[in-house]
Amino acid sequence: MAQRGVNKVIIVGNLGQDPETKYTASGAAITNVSIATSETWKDKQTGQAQERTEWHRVVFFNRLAEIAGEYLRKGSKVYIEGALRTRKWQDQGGQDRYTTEIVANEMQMLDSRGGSDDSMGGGYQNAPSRPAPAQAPAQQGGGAPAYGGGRPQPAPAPAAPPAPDMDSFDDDIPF
Amino acid sequence: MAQRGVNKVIIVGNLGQDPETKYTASGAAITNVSIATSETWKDKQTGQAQERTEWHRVVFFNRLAEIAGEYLRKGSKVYIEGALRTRKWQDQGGQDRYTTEIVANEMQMLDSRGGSDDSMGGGYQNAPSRPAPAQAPAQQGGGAPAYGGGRPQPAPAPAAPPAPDMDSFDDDIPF
Amino acid sequence: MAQRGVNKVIIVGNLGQDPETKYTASGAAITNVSIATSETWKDKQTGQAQERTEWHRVVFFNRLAEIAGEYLRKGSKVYIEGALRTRKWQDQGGQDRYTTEIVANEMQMLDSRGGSDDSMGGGYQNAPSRPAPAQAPAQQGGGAPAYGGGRPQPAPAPAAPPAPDMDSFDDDIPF
Amino acid sequence: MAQRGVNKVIIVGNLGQDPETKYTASGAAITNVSIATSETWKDKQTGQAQERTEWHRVVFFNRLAEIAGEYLRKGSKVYIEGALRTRKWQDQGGQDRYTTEIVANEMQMLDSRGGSDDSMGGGYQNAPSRPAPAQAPAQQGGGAPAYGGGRPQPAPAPAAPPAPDMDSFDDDIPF
DNA sequence: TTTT
DNA sequence: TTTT
Repeated sequence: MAQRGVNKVIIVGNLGQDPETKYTASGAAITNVSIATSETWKDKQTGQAQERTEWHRVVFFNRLAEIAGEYLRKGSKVYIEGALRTRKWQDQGGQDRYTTEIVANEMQMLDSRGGSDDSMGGGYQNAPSRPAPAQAPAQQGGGAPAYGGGRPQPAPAPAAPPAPDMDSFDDDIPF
Repeated sequence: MAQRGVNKVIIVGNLGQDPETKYTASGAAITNVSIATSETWKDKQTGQAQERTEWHRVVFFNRLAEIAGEYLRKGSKVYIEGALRTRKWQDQGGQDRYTTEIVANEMQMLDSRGGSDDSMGGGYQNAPSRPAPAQAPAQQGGGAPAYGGGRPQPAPAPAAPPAPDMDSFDDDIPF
Repeated sequence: MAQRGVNKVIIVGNLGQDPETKYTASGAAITNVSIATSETWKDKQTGQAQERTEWHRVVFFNRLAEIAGEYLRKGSKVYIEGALRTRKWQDQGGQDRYTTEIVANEMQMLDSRGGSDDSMGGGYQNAPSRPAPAQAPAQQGGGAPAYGGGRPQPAPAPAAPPAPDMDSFDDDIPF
Repeated sequence: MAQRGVNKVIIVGNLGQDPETKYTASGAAITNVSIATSETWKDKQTGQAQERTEWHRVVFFNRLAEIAGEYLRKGSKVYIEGALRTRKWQDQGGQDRYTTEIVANEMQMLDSRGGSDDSMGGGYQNAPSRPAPAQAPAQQGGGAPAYGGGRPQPAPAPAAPPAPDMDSFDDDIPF
């Protein structure tokens, strides 16, 4: 029992600010970040370059929240995979409000080169497919894969196959 | 010039109601739908089955909006690919409010079998990567692909490779 | 430590044949299916409708393999999420060969309506991010989510925000 | 008419070598790269760190091929979105062989910081959803978006909603 | 080998 | 408001 339908978000962008990490009473970490993606285009009439930035609220739980809080910084470039979740809350006037967030279940830091001293830059993921927020610090896998000896081997770049016959490509297609 | 970062959403779910289609002054269609995804789990203490439904606002523009408005119905199952966009608006009290939507750029209808009379069930996509909302009815592709004669052939199922040696798999790994 | 980079495939298509399930010495299931996706277009010169079908080899392990083997059939429509894996093997002449497969880690059956007797149609996923093939029948989560009492509520469709002012859309843009 | 089903690949990884660009008789660029993703884990018995690298063949056409050929280098980190395509070819012995590639339709360079002088690092995409390989240098969109004056505004990070009541989270759930 |  |  898990999922009915698919609810998946993939974001690559930069943090607008340092992450903010809080802890639940039980000690589970919750980290929030704001990530920008943008698109640019030329205005058709003026020819001016235009830009529109979209800000994404991303929330991490448990072990992933700890990693995000520790390694991400304002300006960090990250890959995030997660699910959409719209929360209801009340404003001061008691009115219902809604906020849509991305609940992250995987993260890849993408600028280890530009980082200070971190020799890593890898990817992390939370336990799968449980309705977030989960509470206790996730016991992350620990799963030892244990390939058998005669397992299917990974495939080191095979010798390149002959290129398709490019001369036979249709020539005068204007697109 | 197009995108800085990645802003991608993939949804598979069912429409909660019939689509609503409007038209701009210039005749461009805009269709809104609400799509449900859900996750289910067993309550740890009570053992009771639990369910949480997430509702996604999806907006289509132009040609895709016309197709969505014509073929989708309450209960329809669809695959949607799009981008997140948060819009600002003012409520009656003049206060700023924000609504997050998925701007669809691809749609696949997934229940042609269960449908009434629709003899289709294929996929559609809008022109790529322009800041939505776009205005005029999209001139969809028109792109004629035109493979040359000697192009690389599609690959009909190759003879199955020998299965990996399964007996050598590690046996007693408890996960 | 899990992933460096992202290796993700998403497929929606139909099975060309019934699934084939095998078992390792340790009892772990391995199911193989072949899934078709296709694209259609009009030939630019002749105006003839064209179609190209792509066949995807998909392999499931453990619990997911059992479910796939039991519920999928020739013609079934499925959503698959997985990772690419290229395996090396030797043909009869002792030559190295390579086969690329999708190792599934999530599956959604998409045609419960059209199905025969299956009263389900939900989604399933394997344990995350361990190098496949894994061995023993996966102990799937068991994870009880356990929301606290005051947890953030799911958000039932908020009152619709006012539509963007469509009359102000640019009118005569020919795309 | 476009797609039946979904055939989508998302890769984030590093180039193993410099790209190789060729041109068709008609002048269309075709660029091939090999991109590594990897997963690491600890061997359950020995406790040794293990790593498995997957190599992905990626092919770009037209304008995207030119950009990839010009800006990517051995070691470059990229985000690629594309579709799987398995090509059939004959080896010297006349035997049928199959090679699976990712036909890229979007690319994001992810290491502008580490780059030499490139002040960019943005994303690019080819025209959508036409059966590749296409022939002539793609006329990329040219689509001017042209937002009207009163268009829905982007949403600058809204004031944070109150955090969910974390103290009420269930406390002693061991997962 | 699927699907429309 | 959907779906099972």
